[in-house]
Amino acid sequence: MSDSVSPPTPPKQAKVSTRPASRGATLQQVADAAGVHRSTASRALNPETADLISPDVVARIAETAASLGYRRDLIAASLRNSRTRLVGVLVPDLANPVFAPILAGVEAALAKDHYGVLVANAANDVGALELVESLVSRRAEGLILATAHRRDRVLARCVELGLPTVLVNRADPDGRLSAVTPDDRQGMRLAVLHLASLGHRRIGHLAGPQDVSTGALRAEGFREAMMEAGLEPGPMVAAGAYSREAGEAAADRLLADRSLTAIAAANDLLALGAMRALAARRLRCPADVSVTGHNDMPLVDMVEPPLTTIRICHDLIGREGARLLLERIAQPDLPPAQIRTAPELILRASTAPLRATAAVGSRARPKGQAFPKTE
Amino acid sequence: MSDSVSPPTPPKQAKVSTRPASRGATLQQVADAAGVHRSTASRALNPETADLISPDVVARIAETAASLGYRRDLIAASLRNSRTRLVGVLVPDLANPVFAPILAGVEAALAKDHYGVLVANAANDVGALELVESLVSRRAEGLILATAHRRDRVLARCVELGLPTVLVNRADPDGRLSAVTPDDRQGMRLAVLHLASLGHRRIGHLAGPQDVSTGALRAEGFREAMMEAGLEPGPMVAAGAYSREAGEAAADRLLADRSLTAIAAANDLLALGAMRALAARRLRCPADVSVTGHNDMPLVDMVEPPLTTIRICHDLIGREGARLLLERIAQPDLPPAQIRTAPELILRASTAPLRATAAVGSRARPKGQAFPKTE
DNA sequence: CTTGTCGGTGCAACCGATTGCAGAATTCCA
DNA sequence: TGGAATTCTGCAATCGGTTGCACCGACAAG
Repeated sequence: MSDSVSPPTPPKQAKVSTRPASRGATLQQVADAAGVHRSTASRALNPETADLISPDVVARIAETAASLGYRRDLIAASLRNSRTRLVGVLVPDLANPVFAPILAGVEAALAKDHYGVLVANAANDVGALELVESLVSRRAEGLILATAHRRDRVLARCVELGLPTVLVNRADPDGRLSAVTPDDRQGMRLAVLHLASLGHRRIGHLAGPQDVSTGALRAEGFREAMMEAGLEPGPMVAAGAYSREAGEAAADRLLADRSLTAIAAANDLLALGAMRALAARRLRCPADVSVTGHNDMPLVDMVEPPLTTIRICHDLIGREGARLLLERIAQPDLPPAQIRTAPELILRASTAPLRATAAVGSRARPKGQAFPKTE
Repeated sequence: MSDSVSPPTPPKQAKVSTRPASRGATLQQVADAAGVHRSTASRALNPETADLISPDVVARIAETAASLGYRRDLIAASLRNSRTRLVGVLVPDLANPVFAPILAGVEAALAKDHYGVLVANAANDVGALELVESLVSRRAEGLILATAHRRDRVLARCVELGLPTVLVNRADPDGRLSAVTPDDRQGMRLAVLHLASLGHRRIGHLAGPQDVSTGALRAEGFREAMMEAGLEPGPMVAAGAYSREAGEAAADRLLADRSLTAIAAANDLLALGAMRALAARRLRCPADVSVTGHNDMPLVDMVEPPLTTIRICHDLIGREGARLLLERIAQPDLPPAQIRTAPELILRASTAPLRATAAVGSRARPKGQAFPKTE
């Protein structure tokens, strides 16, 4: 009868067993067993300070520690010197496949320096604020935010706290915080120039939510690239969210302009939604309308037709973000840095040359309305 | 080059700024400001003990705390009472889209109880062991493992440590630990019976790695379901990994048996690989060979043909795993529990009725070898 | 033989909150 | 009015390492 507890099982919830499970020996115990003071043991066991202690003593202590199964208690250590080696990662939607590789990159980069990663799913804005507070409570040394809405109380709070913070995938409109983002303008430029080079002239933009930086920047990139290509910027419709459903709805509005022969979507899911909208209108992709996506999500090479898209190396973004953050933690006074990762055009089968005979020609012009204004 | 990187950049690594950034007030400061002892402040600020203190004092302290921006230091609190409210989640491959929803489920369930989630990516077995140690160092109260190979030193270590641990997505062969898994046998049964109901009789199994429980159980499920359907179990080939490439290679071997009219894959990626292998052999899916997957990964409804598969609610698995873990943390002596989540057949277009005239009939029988033995 | 240096250890004060116990203040009951 | 029962609050130990400083012995230089 090691413990008498149990039978009553009080309020079903709390009441953790009293003994702390099999926690190994404490430093004091190791020190006692080795016949030294615990401060000596502490120094001996820390590689950075081990050279202060004579080698034989270090060896003896190390041995004792091993035989006792000693494990440094990071909680206690963190309390004393404020280094928790913990960073928080805030993500708006963990289930979104974009964030998995980012998280993986972050984790990989941080693990090298023995940092721990505390993830939190920030469904909404206020939730995110609370999460930030809780991370601060845990003394996270820094934050990686994948959640930045354009004007964001979370960002404000982070700068207010002076907490080293790095944005990934989305930029800080005010430039107060470091960020690692795909080069959104350039990505959209690649897509538009590709479509233009295929002969398309009436290109529509299926934009993302305009209150997040990717949505806004890609829209800008679209306009600029159209100018660069000497084309009149086509209609633009912003989807309410980065989802297939929102994409389908927005694409449907876009397609009210029957002159379009290509759609550059701000995101793969939107592009897939657009394909649905096309199918619903009995339009073929790419025969009637070419479609480009953005992100190169897993599996978009397996859809029909395989999606031409802009690849963004999310893994790299996460990794770079982590690197930036570690720099900022080490030197908090470093000015914010912006890193853009280069996008890459991935050619697949959802885009095709404009067929002079087909597309516009073969399809009845909408009655009357020549250039339906959208956006 | 918006950042100058700062000339000196000492040893690139350490040298943390001395001041602890803008950490809020300490409990002592709040107490002083409110004119009470810090123990009183502590009790007043803790909902559980606030009723020990007279209401007016509680109010005064709460007010003072708010105005000083006090935030409880969980590190210090954890040191004193051993509750860190932290659990570790070990994942073999964060970038794998299966784990994102699991993680999301875990996070959601734990966040409700104000638990933090420490994620770690355990690329290999030894790495995983180290990660476990580091999580213990951080005093994680429990572990969720998505990584269990069949015989696993990590599992052994967890039971040895007496650390509350729950497996998700994979079971413990020895049943020492709680686990939440999809009902793999049943899932494969659904797939096989579906194929059988379409008239298929020669069905091959594109199995997963046999050293993980999903791979083994689904293979068993396949055999059993074939028996149940009154069919002679077809050839089985195990892929070396759950990847499209491995799936393609294994499927290619499977297809050496030209009599097959259907393939039940242990995983969606394997199924997609199989589709490639079919395409390479100029076989049509589903006209010539039906294919089923497993998992219902995102986007497999958009591939061509849309994949008929078995849906597994990974979100739920994560959620249940977290629930189980919290129970085990609260009552460490609870016996291990096994939960199976029900799979669901998702009908799409990669399976079709066996055409009496087509398939087998239309294709030349392989020279001589009637039933090539594989696996 | 004295003083200075230096390598190696021990001492003790932290870090910031929690909590058993005791004491003070107040109330209650006789 | 005395004594007991309540309340409320303060005291101080504690969690487990870390680290500035002091101390001690030994050895070198003067």
